[in-house]
Amino acid sequence: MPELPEVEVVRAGLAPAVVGARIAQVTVADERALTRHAGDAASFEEALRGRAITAAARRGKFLWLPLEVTSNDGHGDLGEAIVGHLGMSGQLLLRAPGAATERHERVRIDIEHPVHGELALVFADQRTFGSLAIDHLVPSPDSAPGGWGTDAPATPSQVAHIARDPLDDAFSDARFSRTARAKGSAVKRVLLDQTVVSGIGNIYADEALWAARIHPETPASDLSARAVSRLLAEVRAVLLKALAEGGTSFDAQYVNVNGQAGYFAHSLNAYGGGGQPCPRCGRPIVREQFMNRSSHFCPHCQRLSR
DNA sequence: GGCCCGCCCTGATCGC
DNA sequence: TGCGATCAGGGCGGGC
Repeated sequence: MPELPEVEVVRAGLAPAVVGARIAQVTVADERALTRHAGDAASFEEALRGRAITAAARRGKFLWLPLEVTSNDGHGDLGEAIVGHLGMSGQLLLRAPGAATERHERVRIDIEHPVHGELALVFADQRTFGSLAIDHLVPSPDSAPGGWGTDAPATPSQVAHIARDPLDDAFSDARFSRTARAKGSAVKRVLLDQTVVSGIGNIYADEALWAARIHPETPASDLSARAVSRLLAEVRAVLLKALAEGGTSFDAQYVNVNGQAGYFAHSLNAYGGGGQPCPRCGRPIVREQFMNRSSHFCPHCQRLSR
């Protein structure tokens, strides 16, 4: 499942091929990929034709490709961007021009790069939770760059409510600690709340909580400032390690822009390990239902205090 | 406004 | 062999 490390691998892979490229042709094969787009498929295709891509940016699990500002896009100096979310199974692939249709292909964007020549940027998505849209950019309230891969202090309007992620230079540990500890809900729920901290999904939430020895159901308000700080350090550690290993792939659902899987699945300590021995204490990892998902944790190392 | 539930969707896998 | 049930889960609308 694409969480921050997987999305960053995609962004970094895309950047050299798309920044500076001009869009030649757009083909929407399945309109369900445009659920976040305000117009129809024809308007999406038409609005992008001829536009140049100026960056490949990311905040949390959202990606966006800012477009060269034109005098007539109606959005002032900030302009517009193609904003994408991979959902559960979305892939952005770079292919040779005219390459065969991908399985679950939803949108194809043919681009022309001044150095790399013609390329096809293909959005494929099995479970159709992912989407692409054209959105206008809005200023970042804190005036810092909107995310990784851009210097502009702006994000697409659809991303404005998303918190900064823990790898972002402008992320405030103190603010996160204050916000989290003001919440009475379970700490895992807070980690998954993209308006509090972004980029963390079910896998890395379980991994960071295991590493910090915190039970996922612990009310966030019960955590000391020191515990929150330890948790944040483990969140960063697990995200950076996964990033270094190219992300987590269980099956063909997550791949980089060349269609290759990541290696981090081999490094998981808790996630998916229901019944397996805890790598720290040897007692069995437990899997429980949580928020209509699964939580994996070690009941011995991660105690729920009463 | 905070918090939580349930829905969206498809394909792999499992059990009968 | 075939078929139905189950599971994966991020984001958001809506209800309390």
